[in-house]
Amino acid sequence: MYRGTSAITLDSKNRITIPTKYREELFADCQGKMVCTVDIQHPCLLLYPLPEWEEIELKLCNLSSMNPQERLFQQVILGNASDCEIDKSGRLLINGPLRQHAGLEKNVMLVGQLKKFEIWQDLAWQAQMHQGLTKIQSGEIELTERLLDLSL
Amino acid sequence: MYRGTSAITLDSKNRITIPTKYREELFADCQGKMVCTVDIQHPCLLLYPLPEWEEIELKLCNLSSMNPQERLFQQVILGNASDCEIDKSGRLLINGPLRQHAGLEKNVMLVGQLKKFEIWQDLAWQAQMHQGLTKIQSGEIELTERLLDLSL
DNA sequence: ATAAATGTGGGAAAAAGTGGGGAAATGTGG
DNA sequence: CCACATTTCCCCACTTTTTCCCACATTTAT
Repeated sequence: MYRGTSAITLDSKNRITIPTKYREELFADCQGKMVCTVDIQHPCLLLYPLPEWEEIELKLCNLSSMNPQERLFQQVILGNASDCEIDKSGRLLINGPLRQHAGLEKNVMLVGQLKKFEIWQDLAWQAQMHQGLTKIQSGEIELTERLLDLSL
Repeated sequence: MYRGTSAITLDSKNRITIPTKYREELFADCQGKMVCTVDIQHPCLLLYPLPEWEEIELKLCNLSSMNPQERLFQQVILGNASDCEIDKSGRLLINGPLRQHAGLEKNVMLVGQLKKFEIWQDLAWQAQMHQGLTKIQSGEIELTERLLDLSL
């Protein structure tokens, strides 16, 4: 399970270094083979270990391409999915369309979210955090049953 | 079970020393492996022994990332979660974003709360205590069934 | 009052992150 | 099918951060 936010840099060759603390677990999960695609709710990317991604692919596969909504999901998510392998120095290449979707420039955040990671431009992530906390504290969030069940 | 408040200091390298009285129990619980994250209601941090944290992670894992509210909780809580290991001198490093959330400077309070700890900036903690007592005494607190069942 | 234990601060070694040269691989056009 | 351009990958060197360790200060106990 991955957690926590790491500030990393996108270098001149469009690579990001995966923090060492994650590498061992990532290697065990997927030998460094990962898939990166766009997020549909936020301007960020989602990065999955390959086995985890394959489960998603299966679900996408069961959508009906005759249903316009379902087809759209397939197009957006699969169309942007890109195989990324962690190289021998622990780095990973992010292609142009993906960088553009998340507005990635130099300072990037890698956010552990259990079985996957999110990749954000730093300012966008900070804004998201700030806004998120404000929303939660102001109570303008509708608490679902599952949320009420959380005891932190 | 942890209880009581300890006044401790955040040193120049952003470490806090865990009071000795807790160390033995902490070592038994988690070999010094802990996870620290933000509290969503107050400007303070929550510090969990790893096994305790993992239970929370399980619950977070069952939230749906397609539901914006539930996803926001995952982002805030997991995104800020940071693995902290107690070092050989019984100290623990608090990273920048966490310090900032709780406004931690030099004088910090470590508050035992059963299975976890809260970490507060000293003045904020005092204010919270003061205000909390006032509220309770003034009766402006709605007593739930569970509270009524408390016999102190 | 002295000794032991705990808390605090900082130097120094080790590890991790960053940047870039150049080789290899891939793709493109003639 | 070959030559050129571009992209990807591997490796090394440099900088920054983290970790480990020791020494001093402060408190507690005998």
